[in-house]
Amino acid sequence: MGYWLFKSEPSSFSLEDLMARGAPEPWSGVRNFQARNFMRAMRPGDLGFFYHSSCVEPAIVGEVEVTRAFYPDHTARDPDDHHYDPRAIANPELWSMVDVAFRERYPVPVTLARLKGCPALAGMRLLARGNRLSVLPVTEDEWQIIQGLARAS
DNA sequence: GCCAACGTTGGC
DNA sequence: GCCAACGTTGGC
Repeated sequence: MGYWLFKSEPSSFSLEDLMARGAPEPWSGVRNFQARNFMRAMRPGDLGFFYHSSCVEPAIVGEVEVTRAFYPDHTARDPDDHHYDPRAIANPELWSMVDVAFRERYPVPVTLARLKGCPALAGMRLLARGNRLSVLPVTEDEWQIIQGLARAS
């Protein structure tokens, strides 16, 4: 089983939005090759943290589950879409997405400050200098530790 | 709003 | 293949 972290600005799409949807949602709009390749490595049943970025209190706010392996991100071929990429017209497979379903919303979010303050998470990719990827792998150890933090809140 | 960090682009 | 310029991300 794989563990991941999905990053989103809550002003555009939040965990609450996903929860309200009540159904799996495509994680579309990723236009970075590293992040795309991480999604291509995902399998149904994999779990992910949902991270709110660029907001008052950046934090892991809950969990999602990958419900569908990668398939073409059709929004790349939509000229009206904010993430339109003309290269995808000739190459529909260029960009990929997976489906994610709501799993859990933590009663108390695990804030970025809290993650940074946890020595055992020093190697976490989310905390790496200059990290900007919207999809990241999480190790099983990190997964367990952060779940522990969420429960200890 | 600032700025550091990074990926991508394009000229050469 | 190098590298400067540019756009974007994201914490603060």
